[in-house]
Amino acid sequence: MTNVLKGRFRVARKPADQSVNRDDIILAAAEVLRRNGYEAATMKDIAAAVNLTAASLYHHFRNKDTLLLAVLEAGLEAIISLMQPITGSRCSSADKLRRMIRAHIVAVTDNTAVGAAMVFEIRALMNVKAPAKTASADDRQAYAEFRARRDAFFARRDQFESLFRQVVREGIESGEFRPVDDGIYTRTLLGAQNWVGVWYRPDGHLSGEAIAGRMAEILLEGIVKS
Amino acid sequence: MTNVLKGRFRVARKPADQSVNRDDIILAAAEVLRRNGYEAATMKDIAAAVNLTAASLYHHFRNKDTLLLAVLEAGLEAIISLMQPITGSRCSSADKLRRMIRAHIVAVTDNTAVGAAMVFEIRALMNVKAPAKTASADDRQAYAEFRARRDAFFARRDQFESLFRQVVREGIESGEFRPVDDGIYTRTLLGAQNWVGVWYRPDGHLSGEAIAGRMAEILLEGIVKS
DNA sequence: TCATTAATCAAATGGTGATTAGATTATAGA
DNA sequence: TCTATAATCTAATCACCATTTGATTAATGA
Repeated sequence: MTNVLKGRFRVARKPADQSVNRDDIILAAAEVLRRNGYEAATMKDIAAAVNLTAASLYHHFRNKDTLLLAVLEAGLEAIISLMQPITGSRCSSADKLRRMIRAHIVAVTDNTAVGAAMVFEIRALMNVKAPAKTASADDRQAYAEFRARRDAFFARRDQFESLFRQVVREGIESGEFRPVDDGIYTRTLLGAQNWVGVWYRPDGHLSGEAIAGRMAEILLEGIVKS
Repeated sequence: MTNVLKGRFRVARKPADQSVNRDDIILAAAEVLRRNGYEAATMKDIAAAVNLTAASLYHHFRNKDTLLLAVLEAGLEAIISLMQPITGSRCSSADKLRRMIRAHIVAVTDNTAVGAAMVFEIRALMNVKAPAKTASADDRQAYAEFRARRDAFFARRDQFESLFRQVVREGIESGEFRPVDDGIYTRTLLGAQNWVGVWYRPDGHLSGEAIAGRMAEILLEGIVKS
């Protein structure tokens, strides 16, 4: 019920005459990104979503690239924080995996904007280009910092994926799971789960919870010994 | 072994002093799209990939949107044509489904560019905006045609997805498959299969065939009665 | 109340990129 | 060889957009 992706931010719309903060912008940006994609989304679009002008965004983020990175970082950390209590728990691999799958899917359906960004905007993040050699020292410094943060983001994303892989391996080693290719199985999971963000509609006939339950069951059948 | 997506086009690079054709451009455009995404890909980039200037592309395609549509249409038709012999065959639902899954995955790994476009550029296709009211009658006519073709594309894509869904339903009705939610199961398949285009690397340690085989096995376990 | 800093805005700036206009060259038939 | 058409090019055009500059306003601590 509680939306974890959103949960990290102030949920209530603040009075129009108050200033917005970083997190408001991140959330609004995710929404604009989902609709238009990073390249097509303009700073003006994003600003308008929080009743600001484009120029004002630069008070909160150095540039468009950094804003994108902030959106992705927030989304990733939110999801990882959901996984940790599960991977740390003391239950069967099948139970762990089931709970992880469900948590991921529910997170995606609860905040489709951030979920979609994590799928569709990674490429834009990778393609951010270095400033021209003629750029100011300031800009080059900023780019160096950006790159460091981006690298950290990718490392973190790999960690996230290996949380799933770890559980799969454990289950195979303990004999609880069939001896499938753990890399392939993990990517099967992630693909199916990420894809939910593409087709899920909040007004559809199945809730995020319902989808999560059914999909987890199907995916588990693919690996649990019967 | 034969690459079906590419198979529709002339494979061999033509001598540099010959003129390019529509299909050469479509294939090159898919590659540029995979790297940069539609919005970031410039007509100049695409033209350069076939040794032309941007202006020359307009001899072959009315505009950038139409080129995008052409890429997606070609990819979709290629994949659908792979499915038809399978769905029409007389074998068990499990065999049909296995062959369809494998065919789809191999098609994606054989031409990752087109496969990725089918996943990542649909949004760009949806977001193509109408010409201004001040636009020429010619432009408005062109837009009307574009919309019709685009609608047809989406209908065709839905047909493609229902090929899978149909087989799943058949198998459930015949009792060959467990009675899972066919909508969820189908989307689980498609998500996992599409996702292969995101992580597959031709120089990785598993061939497209190998991936297809393993993933099909895992996905079938999720539904076949044991 | 005053000074400082945080947030915001309006109005440039500088580039880029899709598209068009107006040639030019190549080729295929007559 | 001559002509029409296809394919290509160079050089505009015209918008749009990220980012900067230089104010202006609001809130906070002294």
